[in-house]
Amino acid sequence: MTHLDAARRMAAECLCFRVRRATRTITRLYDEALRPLGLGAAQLTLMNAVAMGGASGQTMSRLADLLALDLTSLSRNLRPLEKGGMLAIDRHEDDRRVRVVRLTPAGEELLVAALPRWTEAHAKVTAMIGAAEAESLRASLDVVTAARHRLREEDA
Amino acid sequence: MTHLDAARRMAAECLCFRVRRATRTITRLYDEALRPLGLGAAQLTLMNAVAMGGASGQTMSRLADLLALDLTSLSRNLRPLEKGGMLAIDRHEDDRRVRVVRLTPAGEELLVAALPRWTEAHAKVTAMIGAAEAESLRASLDVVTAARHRLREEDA
DNA sequence: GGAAGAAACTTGCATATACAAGTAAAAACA
DNA sequence: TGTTTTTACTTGTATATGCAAGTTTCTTCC
Repeated sequence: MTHLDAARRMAAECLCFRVRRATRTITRLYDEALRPLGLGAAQLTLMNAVAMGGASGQTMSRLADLLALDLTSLSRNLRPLEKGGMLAIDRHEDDRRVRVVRLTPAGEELLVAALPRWTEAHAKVTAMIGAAEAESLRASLDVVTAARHRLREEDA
Repeated sequence: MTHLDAARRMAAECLCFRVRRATRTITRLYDEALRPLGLGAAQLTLMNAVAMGGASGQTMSRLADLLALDLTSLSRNLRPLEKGGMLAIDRHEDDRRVRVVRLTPAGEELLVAALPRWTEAHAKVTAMIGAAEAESLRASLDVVTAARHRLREEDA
């Protein structure tokens, strides 16, 4: 087994490599579309996850789970949006360990303003790989997330 | 159109969100398997791309293209591996703008040592989502990369 | 009710990623 | 041949990501 054999095998099969590469490609398209808003794809995703909590907001743990994001990463990713006035982070009334994240009115406006840009990026990716492939990709990615949750519950 | 409508739509359909989330999930599994080697998934991927250049090495531009990675990101990602003695970066003899990246003997050894760990992580992901889904995911991700290259060539 | 343990985050540190702007070397061209 | 342009990469700055370790607050169990 030479290092070249190892390299060929990994290059041919590695899912981690492929998903990371595709993420860079796709993220760039979204970033580009969102640039006029001064918002990155990761930030829009985060705001969106916050928005899904509605008026009662989301706890950080819940956001981390929704995004499959480490709590420490989440903690820092919130900062730029908080400083930009898009998010408000308060302590929970009943349990002061918990932080509750909500969109501010400015955040709600930005999310609405982002929708056409998001639609544009989504259409670009769909056109790039074809609608059927986009659907197949979406389904496969959701299987990864579902499997992650299943394993989580088995551990617990 | 309220912000909640926008949020629901993006949460239900966004490919960027999904591919980023899946990348985090999958990368964590690979990182975990590779930890005993002191190597991250991104680093293994990078070493592997370098290895594919064989004895003549790879230029940075070529690596950036293979990995769909910005040249500036690549430039910095090489540093830890270079400092760790796994890579050597030299100027090209005929064109002194170009840098040629090669594995050192230590790098070749590490790559061989990484293969069982990589296999383990690959098996874990495959078991998690099923072999058929893994293959479907791999195929979809490759379509993204192929489409990116197609668009590149159309521009040129 | 006080101590031990658990839960929910934050901070320190390191790598990963990319845009804008800078540098150096080769190629094109006047 | 000398200037201009292009190419290949680096640096400055900012966000993204996660592990280890720390802090605060709640819960549990004597």
